[in-house]
Amino acid sequence: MTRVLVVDDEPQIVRALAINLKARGYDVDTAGDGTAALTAAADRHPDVVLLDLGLPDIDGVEVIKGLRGWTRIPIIVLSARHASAEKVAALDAGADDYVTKPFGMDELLARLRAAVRRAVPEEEAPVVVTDSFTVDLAAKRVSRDGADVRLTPTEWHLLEVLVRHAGRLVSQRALLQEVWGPQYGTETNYLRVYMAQLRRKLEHDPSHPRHLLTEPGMGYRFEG
Amino acid sequence: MTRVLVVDDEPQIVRALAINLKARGYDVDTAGDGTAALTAAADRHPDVVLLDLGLPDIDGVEVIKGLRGWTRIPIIVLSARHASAEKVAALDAGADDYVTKPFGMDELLARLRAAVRRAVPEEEAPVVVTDSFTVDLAAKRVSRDGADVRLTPTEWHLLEVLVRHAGRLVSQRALLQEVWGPQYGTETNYLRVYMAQLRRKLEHDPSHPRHLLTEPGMGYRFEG
DNA sequence: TCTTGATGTCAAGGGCGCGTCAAGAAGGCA
DNA sequence: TGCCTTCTTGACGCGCCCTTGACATCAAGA
Repeated sequence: MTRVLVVDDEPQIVRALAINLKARGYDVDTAGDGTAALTAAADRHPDVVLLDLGLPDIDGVEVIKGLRGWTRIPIIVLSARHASAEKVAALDAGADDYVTKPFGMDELLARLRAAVRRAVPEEEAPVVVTDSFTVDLAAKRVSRDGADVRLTPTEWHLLEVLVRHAGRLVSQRALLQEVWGPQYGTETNYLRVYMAQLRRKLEHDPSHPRHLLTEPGMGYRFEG
Repeated sequence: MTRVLVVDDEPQIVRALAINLKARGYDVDTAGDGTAALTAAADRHPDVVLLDLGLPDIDGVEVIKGLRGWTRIPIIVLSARHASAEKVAALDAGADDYVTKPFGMDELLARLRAAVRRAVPEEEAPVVVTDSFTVDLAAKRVSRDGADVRLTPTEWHLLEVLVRHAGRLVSQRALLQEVWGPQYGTETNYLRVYMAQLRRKLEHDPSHPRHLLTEPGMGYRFEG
């Protein structure tokens, strides 16, 4: 799913954008100022950023430069300023597109699709290796002893969340909400069933897991 | 030097753009209608296209589709039409940006720089070979046991997307949006029908595919 | 040793996603 | 206009995946 980071200091605009984007199947993160935007971008690795230029703390162009210091993800600027100089500055700082407010939602969504479409797929280190299995996050495939292991969608989703937080503890609540949806949070029996299945498919000794670890009372942890 | 193809049916606009671009060190080709634009693009291999939508012979969106059939060079649409639907149609057809007339030259140049900057260096399309069929992405042809296989446009498009992501899983949503358009995403029955047709035409044993694989609940994968 | 709460294991059913087939609709071409 | 190809849509059955409940196991504390 495409992840969008919406940056604007006006909550109602953020809310309106978030609702529209989620309705179209996008995954939405939000930030209310430049600092939060830079943190969220580093944290959540969005696929595209919608950036308002008029932020309370940092100038929007500086946010663009900050992002461009380490990533080439598409940045679409939203701004009430029509001045040519503003547009040139933002585009030359590294923005991909510049949309002036007020804008039509249809047009914005089309520009968003265009930006995502031409984006170079981010190739981070998507392959995680342990001594008993290998997880390729980009290709969505898991292999063990050279042979591919078939995972069901839920099994894969759960494994993916754990691997993306490799080494860190992920609470049961966080796992449930990420994999099953925000309205879940207490159905820990799901986790028990699926963790057992993952261990059976991936661990050499499923009853003494070395990579898919339980932290009793807290959650689970993937150890590389 | 960056080569720009300017397409517009009004000579004075072409001239004004050409002068400005040449003054900035761009190499400029021009075309006055859609046919000439397609020919010039194939002939001269520009690095970016400035395309007016209101051409006398072919609809601008058709020109975009024609170009996108074989190249991903940036296309910036220039148009007097402000209607949202026009913009959406052009962007979804494959345009990278949409600038409404009248536009500021500074802004256009900035958008031009942005488009060129993020352009992916053109890589030639390779030939993908499996033990039962061969896909030539550049020539848009598929052969099996030495003989060409006829694919319908949709079949080809679907196969192309899968082959370009060889080895990686492509989600049903991504496939639908890429082949049928961004407003699709849930019509998985299309995928079932067309995957079955591709398998029937390309796989030795269509009911046990070895290259066009289903990942239940997640998507499809082409395996070389 | 017993109790308690949390985790691991197993099996069964119901639902739904997928493959398959075929007919109707739409579009291109003579 | 009429034919042919291609795309869309519906129906159906099979198999698999998710869910759920029951029970076993384990660790910690009294």
